[in-house]
Amino acid sequence: MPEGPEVQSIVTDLQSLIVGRRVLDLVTYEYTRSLFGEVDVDELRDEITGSEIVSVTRRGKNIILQLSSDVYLAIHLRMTGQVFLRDDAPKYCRLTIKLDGDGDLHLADVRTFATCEVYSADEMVDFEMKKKIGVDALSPAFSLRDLQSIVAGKRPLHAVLLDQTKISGLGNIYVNEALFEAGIHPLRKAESLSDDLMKRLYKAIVVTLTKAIKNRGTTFSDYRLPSGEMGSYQKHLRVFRRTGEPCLKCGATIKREKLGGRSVFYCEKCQPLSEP
DNA sequence: AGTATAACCTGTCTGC
DNA sequence: TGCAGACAGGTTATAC
Repeated sequence: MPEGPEVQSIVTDLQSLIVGRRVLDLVTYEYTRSLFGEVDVDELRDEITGSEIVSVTRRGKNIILQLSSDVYLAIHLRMTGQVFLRDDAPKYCRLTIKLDGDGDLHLADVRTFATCEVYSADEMVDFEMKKKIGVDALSPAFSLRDLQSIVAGKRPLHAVLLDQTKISGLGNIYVNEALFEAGIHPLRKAESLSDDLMKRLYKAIVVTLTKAIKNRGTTFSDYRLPSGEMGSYQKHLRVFRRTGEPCLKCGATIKREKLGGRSVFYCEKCQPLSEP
């Protein structure tokens, strides 16, 4: 489900909703596979009960909860993970962190791919290195030079831009949208980009992600803000999941292809494979 | 190095 | 109504 803009929107809301609040308890639910992998949940409960939530941040597509007891929780929502702040446990609830004050923090996930890892401050120092998280496309510091350094090789741009070890924050929606915005074919080889197209791609990525964050993400089915509200960027999508519909720039028919198991969407008129 | 496929799971939608 | 198959916002392992 969530790409960078969705994770960022959740994090921004959590910052005002839960920072400074105290952990009263941690509740897990019966599932075949644990959200926590090898982590001893009882030990974790003992460690964090009574501690305070110090900060909520984003690293790549991970949500990082910093607790005053030298515990950091790194939550990755994968496809269908959801975070809610409310009184009652949502459907498919997998973890509840009970807090003082109004509403508890819940993590729900139909497909059970989401993960929650536990780190100490020392271990968090090289989190990006350990998880191989590439340059953050959502950061204000993300530059044209950053993009130039990662857009190389013979792979298609679609694959390179989705590769979180090179550039983090984009997912399938925003890769397709940014390439449409830039007028570049998703299957075009990364190394074939001219300086001019590189600049166009850079601007398209920044503009697309900025608008997506302003709209608080894209809700197709599962993605929700902690309040339960939906994002609104789905109203602004121009190619993603528009197969067979007319291109909003030229009227040609939007095509879909498969690349490495993922769908790519494009207009073959507006997004030529090579320069005219 | 690059590619493709399956795997992890459950739900929803489409077409016969 | 039923049932099979495709598809899903992510990531990882494995095999050509």
